Amino acid sequence: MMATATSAPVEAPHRGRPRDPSCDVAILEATIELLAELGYDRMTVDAVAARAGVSKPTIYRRWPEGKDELVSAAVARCKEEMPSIDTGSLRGDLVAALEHMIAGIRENAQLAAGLAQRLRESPQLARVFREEIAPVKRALFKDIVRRAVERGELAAMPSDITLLADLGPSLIHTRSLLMGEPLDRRFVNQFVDHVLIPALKAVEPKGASR
Amino acid sequence: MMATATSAPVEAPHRGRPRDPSCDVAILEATIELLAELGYDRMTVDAVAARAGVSKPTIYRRWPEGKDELVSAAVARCKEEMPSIDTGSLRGDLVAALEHMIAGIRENAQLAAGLAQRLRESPQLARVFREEIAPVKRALFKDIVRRAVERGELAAMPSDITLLADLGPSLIHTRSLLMGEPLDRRFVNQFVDHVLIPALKAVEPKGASR
DNA sequence: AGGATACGAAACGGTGTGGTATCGTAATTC
DNA sequence: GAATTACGATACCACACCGTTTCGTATCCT
Repeated sequence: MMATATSAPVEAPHRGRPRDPSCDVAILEATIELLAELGYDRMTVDAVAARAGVSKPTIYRRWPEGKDELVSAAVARCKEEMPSIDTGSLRGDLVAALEHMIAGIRENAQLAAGLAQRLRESPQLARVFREEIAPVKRALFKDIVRRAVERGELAAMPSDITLLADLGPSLIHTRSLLMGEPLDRRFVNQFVDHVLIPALKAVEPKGASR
Repeated sequence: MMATATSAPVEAPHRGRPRDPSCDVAILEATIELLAELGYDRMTVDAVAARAGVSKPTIYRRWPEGKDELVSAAVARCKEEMPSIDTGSLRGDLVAALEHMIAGIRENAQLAAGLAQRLRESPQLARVFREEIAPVKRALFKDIVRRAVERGELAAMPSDITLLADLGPSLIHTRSLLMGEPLDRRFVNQFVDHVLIPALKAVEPKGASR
């Protein structure tokens, strides 16, 4: 059991010509690209083969289960590494983190769009998304806030830090996906100054409440 | 020109047997249902016909342009009416509005998921979403804030009210769509108390900034 | 060297889908 | 009553896709 899509395809025997590892990465990268461009349903295995410069049997030799496993493997390969952000101030860190996310949103947003309905149907894919992709951004945000607390910029860590961490990615996804609204510097500034920082500073308000 | 998908199908001549209007609504409702269940690509015209209790030519007689126009017409029919919310307090209104949205999210989230990638490819569909669906929620939020200002609960309308209005729907969509996280009362309370209200009260901070 | 395996190219079968056409029947106008 | 149009049922065509097979060649282990 538990033979779900790891990044390693079906293992090859130890005799005869070994598999070309460059084929693996070419296939998975082509899969991600086409997934983002066309979505799950409109992505065809033939197109993946063509773009990867690989023949179709080469793909099915590695993922005999077919399209589903191929897509899961490709998505699992997408864990983006967490960038190290440290500008010295809370506001600077938040702005930098958001701009970093916006810079990389083009592909990721389209990817999410192409996979959105599949997430409801494939628990395996949902697990990959939930356990591999989402925690990275949350960890980055937590780190920024933690350092701000250590510097004394904030009184304490909010108890619902996860909710706050989701705000940015959530807004960015929605704006770039559903409605085609701009993700410019003005948006980042407004969001940081009028939403994130007020929410963060609202923890244990020392002044009068209400 | 400008003959884009209105809710009225192709007009019938005035002689002979008139079209059955009940067929129109049956077709559009079946389209919405299947769209939410399967997404754009996996939804077939045959399935729509079957669920609507209608034959396929009956569909193509109304939307000769095919699937695209049919989907656009079905989505355009989905303007939800704005509920009238007035609990007397800002916090009560916000909680009520969010819970109303969460209650209706099941179908809408799946619908959005099924259409997400199509929104990038069909400007017509994107327009419907941007001009018919989104403004409703924003107007509701603006109304709530406006009344809070009139009651004196808030100092002034925030300048970036649209950004704030998008926060809730955005979070709800993301949580129910990408990651399967709970949308319970605890979530609503945390969001309202620790994000929305602090952001709203941060307008024109009279105390010390920074 | 020899056996075993991977590779590319190409073709194939089966299935599902979009969209059209045919035919007989029902409903409405002139 | 006659012409006209909508409706259901069914069949149909063309196409695209998935997954498999075949074949000749290239590459590696023993």
